[in-house]
Amino acid sequence: MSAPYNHKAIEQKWRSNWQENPVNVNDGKKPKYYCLDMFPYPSGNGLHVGHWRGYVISDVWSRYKMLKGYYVIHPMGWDAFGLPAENYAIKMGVHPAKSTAENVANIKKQIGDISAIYDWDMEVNTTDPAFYKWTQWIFVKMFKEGLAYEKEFPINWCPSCKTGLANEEVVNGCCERCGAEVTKKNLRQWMLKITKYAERLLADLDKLDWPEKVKKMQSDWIGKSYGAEVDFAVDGRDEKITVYTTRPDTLYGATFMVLAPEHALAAGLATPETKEAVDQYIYDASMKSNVDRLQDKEKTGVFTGSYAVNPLNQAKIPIWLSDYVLADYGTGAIMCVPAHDDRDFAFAKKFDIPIIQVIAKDGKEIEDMTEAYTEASGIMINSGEWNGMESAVLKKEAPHMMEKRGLGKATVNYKLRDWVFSRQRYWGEPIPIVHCPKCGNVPVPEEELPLQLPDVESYEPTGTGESPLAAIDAWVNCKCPACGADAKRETNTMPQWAGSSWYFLRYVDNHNSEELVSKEKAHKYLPVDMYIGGVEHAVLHLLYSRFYTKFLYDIGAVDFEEPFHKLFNQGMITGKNGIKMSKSKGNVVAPDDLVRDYGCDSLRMYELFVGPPELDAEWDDRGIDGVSRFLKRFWKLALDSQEANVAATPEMIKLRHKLIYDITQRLESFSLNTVISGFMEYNNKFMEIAKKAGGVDKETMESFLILLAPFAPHVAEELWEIYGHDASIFTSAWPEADESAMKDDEIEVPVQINGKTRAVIRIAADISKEDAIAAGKEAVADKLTGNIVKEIYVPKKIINIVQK
RNA sequence: GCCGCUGUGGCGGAAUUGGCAGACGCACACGACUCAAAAUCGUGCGGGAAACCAUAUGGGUUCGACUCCCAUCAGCGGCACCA
Repeated sequence: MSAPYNHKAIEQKWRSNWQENPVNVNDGKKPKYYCLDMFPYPSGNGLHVGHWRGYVISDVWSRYKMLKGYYVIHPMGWDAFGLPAENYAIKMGVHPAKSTAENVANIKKQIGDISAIYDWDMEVNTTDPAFYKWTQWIFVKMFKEGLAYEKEFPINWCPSCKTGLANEEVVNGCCERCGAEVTKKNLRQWMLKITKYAERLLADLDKLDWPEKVKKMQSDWIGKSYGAEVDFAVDGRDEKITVYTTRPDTLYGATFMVLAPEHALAAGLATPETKEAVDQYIYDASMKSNVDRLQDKEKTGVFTGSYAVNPLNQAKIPIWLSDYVLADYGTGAIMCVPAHDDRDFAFAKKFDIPIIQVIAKDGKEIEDMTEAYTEASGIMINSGEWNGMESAVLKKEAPHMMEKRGLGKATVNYKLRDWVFSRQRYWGEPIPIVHCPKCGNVPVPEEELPLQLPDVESYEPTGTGESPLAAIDAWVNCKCPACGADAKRETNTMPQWAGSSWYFLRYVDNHNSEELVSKEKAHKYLPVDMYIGGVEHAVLHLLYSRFYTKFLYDIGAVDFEEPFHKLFNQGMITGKNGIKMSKSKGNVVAPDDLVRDYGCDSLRMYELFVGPPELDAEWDDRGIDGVSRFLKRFWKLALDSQEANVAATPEMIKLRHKLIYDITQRLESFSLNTVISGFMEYNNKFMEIAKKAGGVDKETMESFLILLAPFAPHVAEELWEIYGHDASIFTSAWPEADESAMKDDEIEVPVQINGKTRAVIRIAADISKEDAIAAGKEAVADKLTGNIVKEIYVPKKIINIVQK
């Protein structure tokens, strides 16, 4: 008689057992494998089944690597500074330090239900002064290297979160966090010069084993383009205006020029007649929000009254101002070729500016142009000495030709902008800078770090552009570290991304008070081999982390340039009809009840069984019955087999090796959903065998247990013990399939006539082509007309007879 | 508008990468056990009476197409005046 599967008892038993005797230990001999989860921010809502999925995937992978002989670094921590934590605290009316600590405790307990092999000795928390000391230290280093600088300009401002935002945090003109429409606000800001790393961030994408989608998003975001800067003289003045263009081949077709309203020369180009209109336009543009500017596709503009001179043919072209030209890209000024650019075309049509075609389309000049011809392909026309050249060739050569003649130069531009790094909020790392009237900006000396975030009563954002810290005189007023004069502290804090940009380096040396991470440990345990998390951070956290790592490499703090070798993005778990789980929609499925009713092992397996791990999946509670039934049947098979104690038959041995082969293959290709269905399928086959033989041999069952262990660790461990082992199943080695033992002597092969299956025959696996076809023909003899055109035998796959 | 991904039974999905489409599950139906129900076990389960027809739609390549090519449609995601 076998005892029924009782998930509660065995899960409780092994959870405490593993706590006392950790299964993942560093013996100093095993190679390391670093498998990392994107660490969560401690939300008050707790975990739902969607969070589980990512953690289960990473734990299965970690346990698999463990069984493959690695010491697996699998840590967990808390991204606890920043807007989500602070907004939650404000809503609940408690201090963020308090609510954050509570939420961490709660989520940590929930994560415990997963029974993952997290090494809690490595835990980090971005709000811990011992941690953010190093977040601040990095900032000071960047400041000293000239990568952190102050600038006043109209930044993205979220009126609801009452803080400035980075470009990456603005999605469709709205705040990435709260969805409020982002406006502009002129503010003094700390910036990080991420643009200095644009080229390396782009080039090194090639080295990464990341989803193509994410690499593409990053390279699009960095947005490299090749072109030329061309100097245009202003007619009748000494000034010149430099424009940036990616289409220098069309230079003869330029019929006007447009400057961004914010361009330094914009106002000065006005004549007495146009001054009023020009000033008005510049003012209006400055008042427009990003959203207005984006939504209004209808072109607006004003003529300055001045003309620019085309350096090639000395043609005078009018200079306009328009807000479709961005001030902070290229030179903030463009030459406009309406014949070959959609935007210029729309502008020219609206303001009745001439259009000159300079590339023949299909070998012709178009009579009445109704749209721009934007392809760089065709023969040059109306272009002086360039006539007759191929546009694509000229596009590449023109910048160098201009350079030789001193009219311009070849340039490269990036869409990537510097990173707006200060936040006018309380809950973040204070920026460790002192403003001294004599010395200017002076960093807090490294030995005085961390600069602690002061405890305050009122931490709500002010909305004035000042941080709440600005109200604490005792904190703000200080002495200059350089000269000792009265000075004031910087009161802005860092964005949430500051801590998360480097936290993964800290896990392996989280108690080090002398260094961010020791050189020795960094070399030994870093970087991350596998990083698992959602795709939503493609151009945020994942870009910032790469930037930080490259910087730390440059100053010699680490000896690698890329933080994450392999990246896996798991799909989102949604509610019915693909609707994102959220409290407000009321469609959140919490794991707690499912763990109670079905057990951790069942939920772990179901999280994987719902679908391919990289795709989104709609959650349906009912499906969990399937994996639960599987575990019960497997449990019974294992116990029955132990009791029956049968000797291995050739059939069992063959099936065992096929099982090992299939599961390993699917696991290696990260097809985790089919690993689960594979378990079920093989379990069904073994149950059939057991019906006749009374059970399955010990070696086969033990192999099955090891394969199952990463997925259903408690069941596997308990049965392993019942099978008489003292040591944990996780000290075993992953079984190897012997392919020669998998071979079938006889195989089933379909016989087709004209590609349609008419019969299935059993033949010897090593049969000759002639014999196979003969056997096939015999099986479908009644359907053959005798008019055979072709006979095909693909060994072990198919026989196809083609007849007329 | 541009770029990318996806489209297979009532549902989630599988198909060794061009070789028997629908594995494995869910749901459902019937049967066994039970006084009964649950649980469990067994059988069936794309459509069609059949020939056959079926992998979003239309074409193509091939002995053979869910898989490759061309066009179209639908859904999701990214970017969006970056000159």
